[in-house]
Amino acid sequence: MKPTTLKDIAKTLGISVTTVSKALKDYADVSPKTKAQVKELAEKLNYVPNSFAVGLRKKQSKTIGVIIPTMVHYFFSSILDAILKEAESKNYMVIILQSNEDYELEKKQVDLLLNKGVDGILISLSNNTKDFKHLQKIIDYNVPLILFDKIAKLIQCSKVYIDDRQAAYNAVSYLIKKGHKRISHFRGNLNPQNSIDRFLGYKKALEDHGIPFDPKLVYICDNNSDFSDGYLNAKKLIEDHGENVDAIFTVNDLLAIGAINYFNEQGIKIPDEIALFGFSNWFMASVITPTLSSIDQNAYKMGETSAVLLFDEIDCKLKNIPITHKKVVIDTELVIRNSC
Amino acid sequence: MKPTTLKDIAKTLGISVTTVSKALKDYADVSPKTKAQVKELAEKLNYVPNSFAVGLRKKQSKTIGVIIPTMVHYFFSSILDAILKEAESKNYMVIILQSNEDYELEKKQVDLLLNKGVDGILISLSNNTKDFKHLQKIIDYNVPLILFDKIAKLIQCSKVYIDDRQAAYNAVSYLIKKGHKRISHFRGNLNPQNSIDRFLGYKKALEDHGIPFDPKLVYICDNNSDFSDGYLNAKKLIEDHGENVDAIFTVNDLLAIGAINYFNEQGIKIPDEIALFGFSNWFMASVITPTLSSIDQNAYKMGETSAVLLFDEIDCKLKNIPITHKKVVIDTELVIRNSC
DNA sequence: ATTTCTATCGAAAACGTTTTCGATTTAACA
DNA sequence: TGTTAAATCGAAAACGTTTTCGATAGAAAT
Repeated sequence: MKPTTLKDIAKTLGISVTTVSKALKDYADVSPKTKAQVKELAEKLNYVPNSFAVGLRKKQSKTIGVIIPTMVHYFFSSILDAILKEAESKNYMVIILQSNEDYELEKKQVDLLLNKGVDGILISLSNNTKDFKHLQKIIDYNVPLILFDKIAKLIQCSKVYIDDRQAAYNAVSYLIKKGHKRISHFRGNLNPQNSIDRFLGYKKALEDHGIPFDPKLVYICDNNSDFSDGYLNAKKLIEDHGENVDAIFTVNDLLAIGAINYFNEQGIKIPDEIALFGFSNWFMASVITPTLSSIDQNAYKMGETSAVLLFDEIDCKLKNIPITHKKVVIDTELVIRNSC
Repeated sequence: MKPTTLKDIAKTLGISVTTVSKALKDYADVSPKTKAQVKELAEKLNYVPNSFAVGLRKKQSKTIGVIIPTMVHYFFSSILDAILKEAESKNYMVIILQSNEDYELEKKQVDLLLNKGVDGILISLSNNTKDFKHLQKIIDYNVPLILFDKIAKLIQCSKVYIDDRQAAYNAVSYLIKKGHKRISHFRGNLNPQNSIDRFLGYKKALEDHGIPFDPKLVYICDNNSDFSDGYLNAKKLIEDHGENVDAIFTVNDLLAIGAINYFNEQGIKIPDEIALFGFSNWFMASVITPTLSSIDQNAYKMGETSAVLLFDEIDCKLKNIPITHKKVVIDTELVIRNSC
């Protein structure tokens, strides 16, 4: 069973391929009668244009590409959800690639997408990406590019991200206003910018409220995607400081949940003896006991905004309107629950 | 900046497009010298074949399509993770579509993928899909199709799934062996087959161990993707039966977690007063207090197996080897934790 | 010297669509 | 009646690749 082509329709109707093509596109130089005939037959034969031929001819694929570090993550899957829905509404398809935090792979995937002729590309950079030639290549090929979440400041393209520093500042300020004075921070690796910014926000909040910054209260969680890291550092925190600490701000929810597990196990009361504030507002934060205060990153909105921006640029390119790159900061929100 | 084409290479080398194409593919009728020249220049100009042209000519896209109900789900994102990795290793790209449990959308998406010329399709059916003409269409078009997780028994294609009934049977049997006799079941909607099978496994386990089945202990959770449904039904369960119930087997982890929240709140001891067994082994099951026993569905393996099967069939089709459809049952595993 | 074989190349068609541009017919106008 | 305008169509080229099938030249065999 072969798909119907324009030629098939043309042959049965005894007219040219040209006319069939134009009839389906409502060109003015096709008579209403012919148009009706063509459309009826096309409908009956279930005609759909061959996308390879269209792509070859028009140099557009009605497809966009997305590269993310990993998909098994509440944050990223929510972003993808939004992107897919937005694409669906514009009749675009989406090719998704995982860079796996591997720069070489990310580079290769950019080539694949470019070669595939996608109409636009969305990327959240891998943590190990320090070189941006592959991004420049996208721009040189004149393919619209949007960076989101993990962005590269030096690259000339639209970007969508949150203000990690401000969000962290808000969370820690909230803890301070609640009366906490010895606030620990479980931070992530030293290299990703998000991790650094959240730390800086933490520090700034302390300073602005006249609380001395104590480096001994900062714990580095290299393996911050493992909740046992939160558990172990909570243990260490209590061993190191005992009652001389009354809150923790963690770089993500998982570490906070690990810590909660330790405190629950030890009978340390949350939030009375120690309060907790997470980051990301994973689904989990609302079902753990006690429920965890966290910062909602508005992943869905980030995905949606990125997609809208991309389709705008694709539109501009088609209409030959010059593209102006935008920087959109997505609002974050403090979600206060029982952990503080 | 335009991508290099065969014509570009041919022109600078003063030879024909044909020879260039053949040189790059190591045809026997091109001299070693010419081959070397062509390859060198191709490398230098960063030549990559135009995928539209290749697709048009060879009628294959090196792309597969995946349709799932939703992406924001630990189970499905793990499956996708596996599929993407498998595809990566075979140099295939993946187009992902969410049916959103909408049959009409699923049907439309099948058309889109077919039209797009994908080399194969993987589908986990929407709960509302009762008609399978769109699947038959895929088969009629001679495009390899694999169904996974939510399958249609009547369609002639390969399938990958778990034995829900057996898994439920095992979980409930475990509870019985632990001495529980009044075991409640929080089941899902009446229509998805998974939900029915888990219920049947529950019932069979009771029967096989001489425990009378009491329909009053079965609670239907229509909205089983909302954990408050677990909370509310746990409340109702205690109101209805008080101490005359000592365990719950839930159709998924979320309901169990909702119930755990209620019991924790009421000071009802888990597992002493009531034991719990979930289904799916979400990440959450390992971080909740108490940790939740559950059934691991081996999502990654399911995705991997499905992809491998699909690529096998694509291979067979290319080599004109007749395709034999397979049914693979993925092993599930009881993960025993502190909730029982 | 003629034939046969091998090695190397390229012309051309094909995949299905879009779009430009010219051709033809018909209607409208002077 | 002759001229112009409008309406309707189709030929052909182009997108970039793959593959079939000859063509040519020289080497080897007879």
